Amino acid sequence: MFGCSHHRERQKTDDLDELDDVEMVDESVAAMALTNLSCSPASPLLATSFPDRDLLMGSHSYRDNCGHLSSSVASSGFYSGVSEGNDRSPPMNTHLSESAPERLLNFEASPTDDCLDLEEDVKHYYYDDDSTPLRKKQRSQVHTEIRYQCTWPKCKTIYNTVNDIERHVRTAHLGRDSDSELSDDEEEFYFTEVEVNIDNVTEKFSYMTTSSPPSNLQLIDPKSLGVFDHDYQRKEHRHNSSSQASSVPSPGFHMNPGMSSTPIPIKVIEGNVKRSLSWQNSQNSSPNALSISSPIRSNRLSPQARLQQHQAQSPKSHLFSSSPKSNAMHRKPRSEVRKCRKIYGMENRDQWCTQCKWKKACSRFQD
DNA sequence: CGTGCCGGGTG
DNA sequence: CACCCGGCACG
Ligand SMILES: [Zn+2]
Repeated sequence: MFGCSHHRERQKTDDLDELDDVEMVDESVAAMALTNLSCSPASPLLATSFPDRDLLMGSHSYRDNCGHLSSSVASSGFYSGVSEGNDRSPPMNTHLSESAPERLLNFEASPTDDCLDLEEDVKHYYYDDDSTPLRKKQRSQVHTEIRYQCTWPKCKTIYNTVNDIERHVRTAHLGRDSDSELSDDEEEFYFTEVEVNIDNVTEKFSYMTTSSPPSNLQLIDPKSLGVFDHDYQRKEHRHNSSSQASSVPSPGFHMNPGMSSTPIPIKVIEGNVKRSLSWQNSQNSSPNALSISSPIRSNRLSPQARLQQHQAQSPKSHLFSSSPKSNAMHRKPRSEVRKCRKIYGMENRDQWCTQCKWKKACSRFQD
């Protein structure tokens, strides 16, 4: 509150460059302190520590995609007061980690979160063919795997590992022949991660129906070519012209000299199976269309912002068995883009965009 | 354990 | 408003 207004000499260090000593000290001290206290049994641990079996307790996100929320949950008989706990959730409910046959059925009865029909299918299939669903159930969980898909205009190949995809991009598109991993991260801009869920069940009993793998497309689409760099470009521009333009290594967007026709260096997201955000979309069906739906002022709301805000909507395909309210507290996708901080590093903090300096959403590298 | 950013402070 | 930072999600 008052007093201790030390560490201030930061920012605006235009006059100098190397006298970071003071700040340095500060930081290191702080860091130390942190390390010392590091093991605070506070709370967040719980969240992260769940093993893998039960996704544990409920606590939805604030709003349900379906429109109704807690009420339905409550009615299912399990918790009654939950929904308001947007954050953590009642520690009770150690259910189902131990398994209990009929439990399952109960769960199914409550629609709760998403209004997906997919679920239905699955579950039908489930006890339809299985007389002892439970057992199976237990070991089968939503098992999402990550694949890497090339986002180069025409090519949409999918690989299993980063290495593969990177090599692919490097050789096939960037025109390099370096066989090993010796390059900047440029490749990163030409592929995207897709998350596919594979439940053991499907794997095991592959008879299902078309077990069509995630080889989906419709990635790149239109807009990418039309409107992309938008303000990154212009920001950078003015950055360059206005300031020293000295040695800022630049984010690494330049292309290989060999290629004249630069494709789109952006990371397109959502292979369609990607993350799970799909909150009520009432308007985002059009590519780059006018998205004038901001209830408040705020001319342009970054995707991030909303992600962060509504970040929670449950994915469509989570395991039926793992409790209806297995939820997942605010899930935040976290853009895959490297921001000022990462790029320039702590030591060049003065090169960060202002927002980054203030620990706000980066304005230079929007995602 | 680092990174990104919200929320909430202060001048 | 600019500026900073605690704290927390996420990977
Ligand atoms: Zn930034």
